[in-house]
Amino acid sequence: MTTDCLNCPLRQRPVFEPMKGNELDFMRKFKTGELEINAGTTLMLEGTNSPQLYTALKGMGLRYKTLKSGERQVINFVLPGDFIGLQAGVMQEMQHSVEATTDMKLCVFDRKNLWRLFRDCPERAYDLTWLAAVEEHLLGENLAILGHMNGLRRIASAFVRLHDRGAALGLAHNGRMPLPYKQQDLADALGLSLVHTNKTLRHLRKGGAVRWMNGQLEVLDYDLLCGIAGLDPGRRAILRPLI
Amino acid sequence: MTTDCLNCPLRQRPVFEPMKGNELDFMRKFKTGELEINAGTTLMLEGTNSPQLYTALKGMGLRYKTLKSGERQVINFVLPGDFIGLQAGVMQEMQHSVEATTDMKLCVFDRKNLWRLFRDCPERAYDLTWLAAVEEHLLGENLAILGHMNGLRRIASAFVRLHDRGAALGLAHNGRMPLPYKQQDLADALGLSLVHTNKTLRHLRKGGAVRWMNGQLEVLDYDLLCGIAGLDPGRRAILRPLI
DNA sequence: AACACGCATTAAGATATGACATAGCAGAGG
DNA sequence: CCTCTGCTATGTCATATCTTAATGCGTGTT
Repeated sequence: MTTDCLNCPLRQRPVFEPMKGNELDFMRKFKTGELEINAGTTLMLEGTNSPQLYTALKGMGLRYKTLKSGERQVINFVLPGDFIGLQAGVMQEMQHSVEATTDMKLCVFDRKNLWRLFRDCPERAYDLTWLAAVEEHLLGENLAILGHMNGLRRIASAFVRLHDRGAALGLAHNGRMPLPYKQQDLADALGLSLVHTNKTLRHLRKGGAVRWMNGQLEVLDYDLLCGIAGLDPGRRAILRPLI
Repeated sequence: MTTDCLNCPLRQRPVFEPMKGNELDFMRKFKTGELEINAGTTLMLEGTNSPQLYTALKGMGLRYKTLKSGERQVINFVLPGDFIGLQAGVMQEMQHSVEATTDMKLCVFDRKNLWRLFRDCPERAYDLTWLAAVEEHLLGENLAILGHMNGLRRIASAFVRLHDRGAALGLAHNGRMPLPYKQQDLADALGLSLVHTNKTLRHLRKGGAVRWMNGQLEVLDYDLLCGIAGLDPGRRAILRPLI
């Protein structure tokens, strides 16, 4: 049986804004089911228009663009709570692909009903826009990272930010969290070559800041890592809506 | 006197979606005035929360983030038709600053009324989300450019995309359009040093692809430029909403 | 066992880019 | 006319990063 939004375990997390009664009612109708997919499945394909929209409940994935040269730019990492398919919903088609890197469980919505969301539940429409604005913010940060940081700092900040996201979701304990990606994924996200990524990872490991092996991230020295990344260790996760 | 939305000269442009009667009525109430600012004015400041939202009508500007190191990442170039302040509207505060590089004229909206837009005019709310999704798409493209292209290709693609935007707005004639930015602005947008940008511009000029001097962009050989940028010359501007 | 395969790792040479130094050039202002 | 300032232009040199290639190490398959 699928989970009732009422008891959604994800929504209990303090990072997510509480939902008002009418919003909850709407979501229970809006949600059409759940989807479980295997690691490696392509959930959305760049240039196509999915009839479904999703919210990730469990597992992790990747958003990426494939360039003409065949190279890949990873746009972002998909963690539980992320909404998938906004572009397919409002624009004609997805501008990037989404792929599961672990088995995933997703909440399924029907694209056809998206307009109903705007018409009947402006609170949820507002939240959707909110999510889009946050995504824009995150991409802006990524841009600044690619534009101005060297490999070491890029990787350090990626780890800090992933760790913070994981911690907010309750995935991290004592600086350890699952991070089921390949070095190539990280390289493609940060615009580095695989080789250079590998060397820099070793450097960080030797320096005692962070270790990432077998899909496990271990932040050994958070402050040191933030120092390398040039980030303020005191940042706090923003309260955000869950759709 | 301020322009009535009814006669908005910008909206006549074929890039912008036509507006339904009720939307137009709403916009006429939503618009609270017009603002004229001088070149160099900072319209929005990162970390603050503007009580106003804007749509650029005339002139050009820049969105940028200032990094802790004092460096600057230009997120995007602001052209007429761009909506400014979505983050201030839905999130607590702006995540980037916006500055005018020429004198600008802007349509002014009141942030307080944004919720009314969602409640009373779902069509407009939908369009707002649409804009956010497009912005996300553009940033994704920028990310791919920074991540995978060398200086030459970065600059070439920036010019192609700016030219296309300008052409859609009727700013470009025979490959010429005003582009009132400094080399430093372009460098900060593309994550290149000023010097390298300068050298690469010369290279492009010598190669006969494009010339950019005195705030004027001249695309001499569009196909060549697209070739360098690795872009398909046949791309078409997407029809988009104007807010 | 033997092998192929995906992934992490390491090495060595090539190159794109940044840092620094310096000069020219135009406009603003006295 | 001179000076100051901001922008553009150019050369040299150092280095971060890429490319290519080769190796090892587990896992699953035949």
